[in-house]
Amino acid sequence: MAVEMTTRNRLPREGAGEQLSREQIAATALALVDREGLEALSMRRLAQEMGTGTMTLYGYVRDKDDLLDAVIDAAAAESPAWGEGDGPWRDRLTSLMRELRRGLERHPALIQLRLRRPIMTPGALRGTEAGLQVLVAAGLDPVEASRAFRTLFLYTFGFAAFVTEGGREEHRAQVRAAFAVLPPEDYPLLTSSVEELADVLGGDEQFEFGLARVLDGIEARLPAA
Amino acid sequence: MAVEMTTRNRLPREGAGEQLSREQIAATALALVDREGLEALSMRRLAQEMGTGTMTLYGYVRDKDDLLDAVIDAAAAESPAWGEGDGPWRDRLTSLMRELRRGLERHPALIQLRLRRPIMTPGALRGTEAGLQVLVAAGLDPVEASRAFRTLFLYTFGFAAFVTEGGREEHRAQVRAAFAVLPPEDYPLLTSSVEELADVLGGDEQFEFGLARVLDGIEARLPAA
DNA sequence: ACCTGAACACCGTTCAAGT
DNA sequence: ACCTGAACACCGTTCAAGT
Repeated sequence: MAVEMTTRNRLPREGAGEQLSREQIAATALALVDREGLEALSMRRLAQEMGTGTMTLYGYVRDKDDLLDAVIDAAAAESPAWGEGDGPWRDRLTSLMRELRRGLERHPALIQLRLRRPIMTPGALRGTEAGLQVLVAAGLDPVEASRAFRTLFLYTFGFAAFVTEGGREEHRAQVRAAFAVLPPEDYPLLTSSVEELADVLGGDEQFEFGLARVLDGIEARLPAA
Repeated sequence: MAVEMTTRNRLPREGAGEQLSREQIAATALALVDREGLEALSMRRLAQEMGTGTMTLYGYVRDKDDLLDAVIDAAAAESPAWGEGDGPWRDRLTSLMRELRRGLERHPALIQLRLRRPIMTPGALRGTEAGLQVLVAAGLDPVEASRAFRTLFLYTFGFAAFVTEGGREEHRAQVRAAFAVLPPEDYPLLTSSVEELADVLGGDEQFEFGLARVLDGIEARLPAA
């Protein structure tokens, strides 16, 4: 009985088999961040969420920076098997970039973190290796292939990073408000097609358009087939 | 004498003519952020820096969010006269994007803020208007022009956002360390040319390569000249 | 050994009081 | 009217004590 109580007190609230671990802490933190945003993640709040004392977390995580690294790794581990299958180089890179976009948009709050802490784990680099192989098979040398892949990556990352917050309608309202104060004589194009432009900035269509342009630019560098 | 003391106490430490103002607060905050990074900027620290009480700042700024907006505006106001001159469409867009990159890299700590708070002030939109005009003059309709401009913008922004922290050599060391643990049989390309690849990710050469690819992709959409 | 409360040095912001 | 100290509800992390 005494043993049972001690045991129950030592474990997180969820019950029997659960052990506190770095992975479990990261998973809980990731869920919290998805639910309430990055600014909701604090050591104190997370500990409370897990039913432990704040300082207990420091047994599994060096400091908050280390926690954030663990969260990013946890999110990266969800990615699908990147770059499977074969087919024309262009189709393969298109789906690789769509998968990258989806992976980034699954946890929008993490995008700003990934900018400062690029993930270079083997898992995350599988996509890079796959992309390089496709480009080399298409005829580029390794250095140019990695420059080309980097271009695709930066476009996709930039796209995902700019989309994360606020709904579509809120965004349109912002654009409309900003354009309304522009003097038409100095801004003839922006003021002449406000409604069309407000729609252009995000969305699948913009993503696919830009991706296709970058691929066209890469295609022009391939040796003639 | 009594008056003089009151006056001296009310003014910031620098002396006679200086009035506290939103602009001055933003400028001081920007300097602080440039010097010590975004996380060094707190209301308390900034007030101390300016020689006033913390709460005095709230007379000029609604809250910290509003302060950050003011800082972003201050940084944006430094931008040069965008898109001046004429010449071939490609040259004009190239220098527009180089200027955008320089503007972003002048205050690296602000890039993450700009992702969440896109600047849509008239000043910031001058570059967009100029870019659209160039593309429309080259033969695109306004919607496709803005999609194309957005593509250039996202690539450039993505490039700048990924560069901000850590020196070049530190970055190379990170890449080397990450690649060293990859099993060569699964990562033949990444492991075969580590040194070359470590250099590829950033730098002027990568920026210019990617920019040229995007422009090539846009060029392919122009009506035959 | 493992866990954790108290304490320290910070935050942003409200509120009431100071001049 | 303009400014601001004290207070409140938060932070991350150190340290010493609890089991």
